[in-house]
Amino acid sequence: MGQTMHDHAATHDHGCGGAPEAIARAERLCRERDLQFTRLRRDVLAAVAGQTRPMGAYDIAEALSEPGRRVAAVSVYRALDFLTEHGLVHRIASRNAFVSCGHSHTDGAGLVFLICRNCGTIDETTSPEVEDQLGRTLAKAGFRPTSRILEVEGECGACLGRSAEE
Amino acid sequence: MGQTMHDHAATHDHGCGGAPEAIARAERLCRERDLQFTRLRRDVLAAVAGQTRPMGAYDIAEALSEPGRRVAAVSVYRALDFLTEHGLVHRIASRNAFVSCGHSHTDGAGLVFLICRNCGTIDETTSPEVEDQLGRTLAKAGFRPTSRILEVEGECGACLGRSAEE
DNA sequence: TGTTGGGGTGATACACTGTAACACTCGGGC
DNA sequence: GCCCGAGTGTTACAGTGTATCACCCCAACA
Repeated sequence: MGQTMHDHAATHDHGCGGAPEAIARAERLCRERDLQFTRLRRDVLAAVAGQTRPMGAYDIAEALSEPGRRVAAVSVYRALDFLTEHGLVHRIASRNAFVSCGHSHTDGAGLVFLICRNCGTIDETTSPEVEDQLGRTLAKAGFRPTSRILEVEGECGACLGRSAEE
Repeated sequence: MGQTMHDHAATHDHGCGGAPEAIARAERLCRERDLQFTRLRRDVLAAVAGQTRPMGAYDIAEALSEPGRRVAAVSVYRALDFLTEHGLVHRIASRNAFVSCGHSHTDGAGLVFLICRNCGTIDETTSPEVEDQLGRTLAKAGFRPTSRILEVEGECGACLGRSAEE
């Protein structure tokens, strides 16, 4: 995708292993739940999973379009709706963009997104401790949560190391 | 403004005390830091602080416009940039909307937004414990944070109580 | 007094993000 | 064959945010 500068993506890899693994996982999940893993959904997932940086819906549409096939943004949104609904991709609210999910995904709880403001990559971790404390805080406030987003912006370890060695 | 259905806002009030307090705080802060608290900025802050629900930039523009004065969204965005930069209002990323800050604001750390999916009000709390655990998690990941957003959607205490008594 | 320069604002235009509505296809069941 | 539902294509549009330029005001300063 006409992109330089993320050769280190292979070293990073946040546990997802890239597009093939993500697709295999999705196929399995759709079989289990009797869902349709159509070509469009597969292609959208592949496009997102092939990047460590978040992709906008229109980026995806453009990436999938080629002479002979024009993928409209609407279709991409529908596919993304499906994929997010089943936890295969996540929406990054602070960027209006999407990343493929790295975890074998127990239940979507306690997710933390680490967004590097330098290289743009997004890492995904979970923290039961944070989740635990947050649950306590919410209970104290008398608030019953249904979903939560936790996104941190800053500098990732790779970029910190790179700037330190200069 | 021109809004029904939030009569309970007075009972809620999340510690901010409404628009007058928010404006007094802003005036003080701007004096201290030698910043200009212009009419537009004051009006935008007043509009946002007068609501417990988040307002979109275009809502604000419309609320401030009247025969004889037309406030363009662009101007609102500029005022909002100023206000968020100095911690007087916060952006709710999951809603593309803005709320006035309720805290006398030490440093913007550890903020948690509680968004009620029923009544739409937004409460704001801080949790040092969550903050602490999150800091630990980030350190473990080798990530240096510069900003973070933590937004929880669910049902607020008031709505839970109201639905329970039926 | 004039003028110069910067911050704030107004206005228009535009890019990006997301949704509504409707038509079409395709496959399965009757 | 017909119907029906899910998925997709297409167009149009609403909502969100930014770029750009012109203007005003006011303070600084010659």
